Amino acid sequence: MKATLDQIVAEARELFRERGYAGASMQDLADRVGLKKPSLYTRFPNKESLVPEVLALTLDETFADLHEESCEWTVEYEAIIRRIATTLSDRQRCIGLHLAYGVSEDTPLAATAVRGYFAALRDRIANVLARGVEANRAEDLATDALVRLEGATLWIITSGDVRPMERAVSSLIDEAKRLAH
Amino acid sequence: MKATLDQIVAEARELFRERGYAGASMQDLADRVGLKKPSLYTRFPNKESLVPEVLALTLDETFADLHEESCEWTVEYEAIIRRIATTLSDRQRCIGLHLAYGVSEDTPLAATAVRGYFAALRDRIANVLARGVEANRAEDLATDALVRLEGATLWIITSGDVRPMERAVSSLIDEAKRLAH
DNA sequence: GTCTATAGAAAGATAGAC
DNA sequence: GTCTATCTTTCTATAGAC
Repeated sequence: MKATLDQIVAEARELFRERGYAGASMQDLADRVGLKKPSLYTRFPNKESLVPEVLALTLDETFADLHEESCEWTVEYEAIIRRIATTLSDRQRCIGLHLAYGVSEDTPLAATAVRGYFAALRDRIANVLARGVEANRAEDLATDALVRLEGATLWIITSGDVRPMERAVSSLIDEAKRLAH
Repeated sequence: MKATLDQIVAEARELFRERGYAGASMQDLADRVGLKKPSLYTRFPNKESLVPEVLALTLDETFADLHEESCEWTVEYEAIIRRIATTLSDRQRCIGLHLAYGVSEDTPLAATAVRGYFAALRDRIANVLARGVEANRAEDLATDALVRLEGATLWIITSGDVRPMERAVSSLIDEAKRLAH
């Protein structure tokens, strides 16, 4: 199988997304990537160290091919909101939210990574909004947009219903267009 | 100590809220209520059976002293939205959301209980809204309100910032008042 | 009803052979 | 670099004394 680091991290992400931090085991991960448990520990010192890697990979993928400053800001805003919403709907649940709820003082490096993950998402959205509104307001609007999308995953999990996510996306985009006028 | 059933369930809720389903242990719970582990198993057949009890208690508390049909629907709507938001802000995180993310096919009774919990919350909000808008729309609006409040807990967890929750509450109440006119 | 004691499985992590 | 084997702890859950 010859699993690469990125493949292991991607599998770890799946595992964390499905079972959460506490519910995911190194044995499960080893099985999924076709390695024995001790071989995992040659690449990662412990389970907690997987969390920053998982979130960094996810950030990279989320921002891939999203060109900044290349068009009107409302178009770019719509693109990033839809990118996040589509990813959440496809995967059913948010790895970041699951980890945010799952890590604690016992896992400080993981907790720091989660904070950084959401701050990065917010900042990226805020940067787009700042082209149309004042900076402080852009940050608040970005935060509110993000938590709305995240909240909508709750309904996907509990009932499989993606319409709250779709309504959140529509509402956010409409609000942005209203701000632009 | 002589722990009552309700006290045990309340402690279990704290534990689930802090550590999630997988991260909470029966040993921890036993320690918190001053019993030995086998004594817990005389009251609850297994860990999963705690979940429906925890959510039922939480529903009861959420709806306590919220009188229905006693005033204008916008006032009642504001009361229930604020009740939910205040509870979430005080407790920092949502037990229901944590459990929604934490239970799976391995714990079908718990998963069913979580679905029922959020359906009950939505229905209660929808009932209020139905006094002002058409029934289908009331259900959608109730769902959207609920997921917005739940999503705002993410920012409380990751940064301790309750302002996204406060903005969500203001926005929801403003929207309701606009609908009432 | 609550306890001591323990079973049996699984967790995170490491030693050391190859 | 990957493995077998193992350590230590912790988990859910139960048997059985009092």
